[in-house]
Amino acid sequence: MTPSLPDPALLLAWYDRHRRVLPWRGDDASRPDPYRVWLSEVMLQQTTVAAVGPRYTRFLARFPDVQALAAAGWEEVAEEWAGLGYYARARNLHAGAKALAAQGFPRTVEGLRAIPGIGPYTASAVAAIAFGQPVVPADGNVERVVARLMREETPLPAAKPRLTALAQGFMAHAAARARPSDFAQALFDLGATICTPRNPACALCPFRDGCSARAAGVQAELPRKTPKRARPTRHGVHFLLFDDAGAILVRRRPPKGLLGGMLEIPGTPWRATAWAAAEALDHAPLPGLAWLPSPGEARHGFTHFELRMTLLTARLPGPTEAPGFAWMDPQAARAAMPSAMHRLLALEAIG
DNA sequence: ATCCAGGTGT
DNA sequence: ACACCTGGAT
Repeated sequence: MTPSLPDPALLLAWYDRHRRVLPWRGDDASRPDPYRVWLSEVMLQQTTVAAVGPRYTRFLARFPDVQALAAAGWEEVAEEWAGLGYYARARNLHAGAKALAAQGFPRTVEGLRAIPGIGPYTASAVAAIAFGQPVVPADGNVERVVARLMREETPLPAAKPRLTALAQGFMAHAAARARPSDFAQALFDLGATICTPRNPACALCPFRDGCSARAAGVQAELPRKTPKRARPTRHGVHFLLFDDAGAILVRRRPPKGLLGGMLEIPGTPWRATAWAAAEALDHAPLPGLAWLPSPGEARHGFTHFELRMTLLTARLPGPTEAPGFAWMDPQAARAAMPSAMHRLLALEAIG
């Protein structure tokens, strides 16, 4: 006997009492601004609510609407996104703003789906939250809630299409269709505060009596996931070069791929084997300098490999041309760099 | 120190 | 199927 979804009215009643106050949520019944919903959803794809809060506010202050973001240069957007990770999203956000500024905000899932960086989830989230369309956006939280309610034992990601379709089943109920925006956000709040990955607070859950996983006592084990492969290690040597005025030499990475479009400290390629000193020096930004090693190693975990970096530092006696590179104030450079480079620069403070 | 979550593009 | 980053939990 397959379980059925519980009554969405139970969740909406809970939401009306317990909804979280968040910077991107209006405090009245007015329809949220689509730009703000879109921006918050893209940031929340990769970052916790707590971390997004101040960054969202800062981003919105600098780029208050689609037109402002579309008119900005990539360097400004990169600086504002630095440290948030998954930089393809910043590139897509910028490209998306240009498309939206030209054509306006589509109101449907299909129209939104055509905007760069808007996939199935974000299209549904914006359509439901900003435009009140009767769709249920299925992010990781919603997948977890539905996997438990319906006791879906198939591991993710194989179960994802089924869980997405099951979640949409809530819209068969009139209570959910009456409030798609609130319903979507109610599912997010439930997943974030009650139906958590570990130790779900079932006693407080508005769906506690309709949850198939809880009835079977397996709620903490769902959703199951296929195990991931081990991450290999890669090695790099980086070159921190100061000029006589205290500026440092930086380079912008190629526009696509790992840390695409972001500033970095110049270095060797990142490869599986460690670098011998002489071999690494072939990749120094300028030849013939006296490079001083910092003690220790900076580690940074990417999705599919762990990076171990060492740092060499040198100082130039005067201004020097370095084609393909730029000189920057160290503080400004740091602010515009991804976290991997912060780890690297921390070695110099010690050395 | 180690583990883990999390949407989109290709 | 795999590339893509970071911060929070343990």
